[in-house]
Amino acid sequence: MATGRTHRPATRSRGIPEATVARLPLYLRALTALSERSVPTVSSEELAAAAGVNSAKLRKDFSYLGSYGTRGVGYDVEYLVYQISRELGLTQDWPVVIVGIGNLGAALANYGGFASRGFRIAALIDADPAMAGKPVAGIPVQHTDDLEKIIKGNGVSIGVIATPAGAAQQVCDRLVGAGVTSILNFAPTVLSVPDGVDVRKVDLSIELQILAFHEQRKAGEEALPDGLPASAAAARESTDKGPDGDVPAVMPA
Amino acid sequence: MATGRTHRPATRSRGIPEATVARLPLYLRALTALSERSVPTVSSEELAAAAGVNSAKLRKDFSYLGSYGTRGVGYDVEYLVYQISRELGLTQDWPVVIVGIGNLGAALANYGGFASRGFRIAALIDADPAMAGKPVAGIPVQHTDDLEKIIKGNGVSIGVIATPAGAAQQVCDRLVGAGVTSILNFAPTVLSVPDGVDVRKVDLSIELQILAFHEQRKAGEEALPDGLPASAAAARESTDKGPDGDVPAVMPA
DNA sequence: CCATCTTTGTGCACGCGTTCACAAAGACAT
DNA sequence: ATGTCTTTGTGAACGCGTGCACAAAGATGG
Repeated sequence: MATGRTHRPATRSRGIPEATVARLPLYLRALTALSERSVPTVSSEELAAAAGVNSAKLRKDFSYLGSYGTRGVGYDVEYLVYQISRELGLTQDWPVVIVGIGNLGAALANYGGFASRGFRIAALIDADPAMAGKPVAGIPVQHTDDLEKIIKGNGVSIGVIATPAGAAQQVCDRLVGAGVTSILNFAPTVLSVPDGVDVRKVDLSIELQILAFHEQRKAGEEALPDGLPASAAAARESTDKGPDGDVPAVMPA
Repeated sequence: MATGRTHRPATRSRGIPEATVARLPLYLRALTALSERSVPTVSSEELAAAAGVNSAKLRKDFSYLGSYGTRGVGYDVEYLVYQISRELGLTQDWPVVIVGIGNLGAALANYGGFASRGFRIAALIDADPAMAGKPVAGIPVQHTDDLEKIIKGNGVSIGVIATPAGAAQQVCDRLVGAGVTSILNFAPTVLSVPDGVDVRKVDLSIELQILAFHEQRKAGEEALPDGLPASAAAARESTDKGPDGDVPAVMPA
């Protein structure tokens, strides 16, 4: 998972668990694909396979939404697409601004996934005066000076931050000040926001580091006899200063 | 959180909880910033604030690594940077290939966060023959035909997929076939991989949909009298066919 | 050497999320 | 109408993650 909720630690929104909310888009995507192939109904088993989750989990997730689905048959695809869309708030469209039109910002602007599902790019904003007026993905870039005017004028409540880390908090503050209450942050920084504002972060570097951890672990186990990586771990734990392995434990203090 | 582990449901790797592993990069970033300011030691309280987490959680996380830290003083910054780097496997460098050099792939290639922390872009790969040889971020793009050769020749074990959704599974299969065991997937698809291969996914569209859900909920609560959103929920739940609200419940079957 | 003060490391309890396993519900055939 | 068969919806148990609260450890000053 490339993201982590920052705010709102464990608030079950209207009785729907956060973990379930995070999976709804996954189901929606699978259902949309089925819909395009004109498949009328689908069982929890099939849909779960398509979404890459356990079928029991999927049924429980749906049970939070209501009792859609027919026993012995499955779920009506079109009906479920509609219900999930409504639950996620995708029946209305959400104007979104992207701040920071560098490589990543431009990539996001060109990303088709936005428009396809209820999201509309209301504006692209950058601090570089040279960018102003230049069209990216068919939309002219506007200058940061007009940020507040743009947000308020378009009733934007969702902002995407794709600036360098150093500018992120400042941009965030201005967005929030202008009325934005949901932020998707691509800058590698911890943003601090007032209560009531949701922040989700996407961090490429963190994802890679997590993969590296598991990769290293795989490589380590491979080198061992096989089947009992516990021996090495036990040997390490027998020392009383924690798992240092073969590393010189020079504590520079 | 923009990502979710697909494989390896809850395997505590070498005793370190997955949730802790996911936070280590966060701590590392904060520590690196302190290190650059030549701060010698830091307390769990300060570091936790910088990383945006609870200080008790941070201390517990570190306790899984060992008993670094000095009571009454705090943690030695340099030492901790080294220990976490080692734990994450960042003391070696990891060659990475990026497949799919469109807007997003190019943005990733240009992203500084890669090189700065143990990751080296070994190759850029694209299926478009017109891209072949063209330099992106100073690295010439190579054609998909040579994918296996590139992977094996460079000992690559981490692959990044930035292709359109339709090509992702096929690319994934070829990467895995050539020896890649960790994949970071930006394509909006569920990848299926054999056991032993880790997949993490980053999906912009999903993140936005989760934000939209919370945004909708905020807007809904705002419209209510104040303080008792339970009334509306109760009214809905009083019907026996689940929460449909004011929506025409046409069940197309 | 002793007292005090700061900060770590962790035992414990609690809540969320996952999974199993099964009863209830409906479709369908006879 | 009745029985059979499929698939949903959910009660219950379990495990992981979080946060509180405190005892242990060490630094520091007298």
